[in-house]
Amino acid sequence: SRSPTPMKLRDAPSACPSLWRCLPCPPAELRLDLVLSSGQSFRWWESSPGAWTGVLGGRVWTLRQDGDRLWYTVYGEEDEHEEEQQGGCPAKAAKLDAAETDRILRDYFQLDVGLSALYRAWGAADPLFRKVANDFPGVRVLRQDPVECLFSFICTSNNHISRITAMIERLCQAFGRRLCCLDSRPFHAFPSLSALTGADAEARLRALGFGYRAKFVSGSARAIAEGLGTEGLCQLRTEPYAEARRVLCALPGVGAKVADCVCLLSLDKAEAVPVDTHVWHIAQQRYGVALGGKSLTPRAYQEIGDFFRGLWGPRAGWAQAV
DNA sequence: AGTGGACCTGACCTT
DNA sequence: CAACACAGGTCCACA
Repeated sequence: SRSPTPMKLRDAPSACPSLWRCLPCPPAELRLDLVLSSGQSFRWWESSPGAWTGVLGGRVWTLRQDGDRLWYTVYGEEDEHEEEQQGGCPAKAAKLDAAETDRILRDYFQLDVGLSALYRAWGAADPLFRKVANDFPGVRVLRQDPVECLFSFICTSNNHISRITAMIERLCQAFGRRLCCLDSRPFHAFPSLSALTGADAEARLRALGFGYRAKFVSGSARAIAEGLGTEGLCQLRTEPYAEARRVLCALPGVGAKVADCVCLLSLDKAEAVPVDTHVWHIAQQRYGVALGGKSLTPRAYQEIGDFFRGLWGPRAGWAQAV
């Protein structure tokens, strides 16, 4: 096949407006910079000031916010399925149509959930929230792919953001389908479950610097592949929070905190409150949650979650993200 | 049941 | 400058 002209990163609609589309979206409803850099997803990168490039739904996107509009552009595949002529119009097959990309983005950012009303309710119930909310408007929970979310958060245990990001980048590069090159930088999809079930997966992950998490990632991939499957994992979206949590916690490397992250960020469990060491300290110092232990015991974990659910209500996880 | 250690790694901050 | 503690936890082995 012919060698395609190298694609370039796009940073703003002005240069080539026909490649961009936009959705109505005021800053009070979404602050792209806060949401994409807050550690919910590790796959977005500020490619130029105000422009965020990343992989979503098997495509590479650049997003930019300008006033009340959310602008986006989607990059084509490296090989736009040149051989694939069966099944009708090639142009249609090669390119997602506008309605579809709009839908993907609206779904990912859950734009049908009105954030300003939620902020008002949380603020009314909690003066401390009001204070923080002032400086951090437009922070909402992403609706991520369950497989990506699960394996990403397995990598977060006892780890820090900079290393997590680098690990996941290497994971995608080594196990994920290559999508395209932008400014000669390759972009890869997040690996499918089956890509992680190989016999040598653990060793390869070790070589990529995953440490003891290599066993967790490959072990969880195996367990899901032999159990509920990718479909079953996704179907946890329709199960109750407690059930989803129970299933996730049975996987190696998945404890209460990681399970809650996956529940909140990919399985539609808005009441899930992931309690990390930071949240634990906040709960004690700022909210005076009285808990005996010097460490975050399972009981303390449960009580802190219950406390915030009591304070903020059924979307406590969303409030926590702020 | 509930608690203390070990666990991979490496950018970053104190000694 | 090198050692070090530390970082968005989890698992396992013992009271």
